[in-house]
Amino acid sequence: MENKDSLQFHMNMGKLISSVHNMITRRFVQNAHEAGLDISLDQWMVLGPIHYHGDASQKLLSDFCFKDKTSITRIVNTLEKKNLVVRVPDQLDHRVNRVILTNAGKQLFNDVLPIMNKTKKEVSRDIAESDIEIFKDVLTKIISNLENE
Amino acid sequence: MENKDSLQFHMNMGKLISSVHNMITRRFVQNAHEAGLDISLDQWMVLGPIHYHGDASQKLLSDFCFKDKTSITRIVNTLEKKNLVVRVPDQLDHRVNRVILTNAGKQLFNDVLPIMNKTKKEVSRDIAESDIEIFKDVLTKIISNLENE
DNA sequence: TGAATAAAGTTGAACTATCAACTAAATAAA
DNA sequence: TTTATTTAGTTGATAGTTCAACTTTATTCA
Repeated sequence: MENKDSLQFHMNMGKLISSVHNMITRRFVQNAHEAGLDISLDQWMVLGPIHYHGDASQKLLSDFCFKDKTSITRIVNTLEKKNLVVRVPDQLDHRVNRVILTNAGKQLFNDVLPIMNKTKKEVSRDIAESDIEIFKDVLTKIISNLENE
Repeated sequence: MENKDSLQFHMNMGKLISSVHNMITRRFVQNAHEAGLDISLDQWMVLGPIHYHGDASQKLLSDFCFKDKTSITRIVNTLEKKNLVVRVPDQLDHRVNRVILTNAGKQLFNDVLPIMNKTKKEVSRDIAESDIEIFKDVLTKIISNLENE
């Protein structure tokens, strides 16, 4: 009798993380969609640091999100197409784009915040706070284990 | 002075998981590539249950991997293009494809196993075994939290 | 039995990830 | 100062994800 529970039992870490990543992404987009908001988790991940810093170079976004610069280019393209951000060439360093939130972007950011919190609650329902802490510590440790060559 | 450590400190769970997922994926592919093997983490995730079961319907792969049936279709397409698996129509239920490993697929599976273990070791370096257990429990709990309606 | 419904897969479109190759601008080195 | 190297960002190609719409085959039930 091979139900999902017994399958999960055999799941290794990579598969668990991959599955959880996909499920959280899906749930976040669902929740946003139900609230009439059109945004992906990746777009949200990029919007955050722009809001936090006021503006942000794509390099900073890349470091902050642990995403490839190519991914950032394309996500910013999408955000720009949706009129949520604009690219402004840096006056001092002409290689750099400063990415800035439009009013629509600021508005969306505030609208999405409660969606984020709702999703967080659903994700961590019935999990001990202390376990969540260990969970996040392990994730942080893995990042430092895999950072760079 | 805003270095990555201070940034990580502020990272929420979704972002942590997303980052870790990308980094593990990248590292696995790197390790495979260095060993002269051409395979993605998703292809590996699908290869596993086929090997385990002898054959597998795409529906089973979808459930097992927590991936959309569309994703499975495309991953199996790729695996078939690489001559690692074949689709055999089920004799009893004509809607079903049974996906089967070729000899090359079996060979690759065995070749990749040590790569998987190497990657696992790198990922969980210097992390207490007990914390890893809690980590996996939390991941499993999140899956059941989100395994909706 | 015959009609409605459900299930397994596929396809197309839009988005994201990664790699490699590229442009343009800034910095280091000679 | 001229050349070499590094850095920020873009483009093209290939793979995977999700949604919605579709085909084909099974199952349900009137």
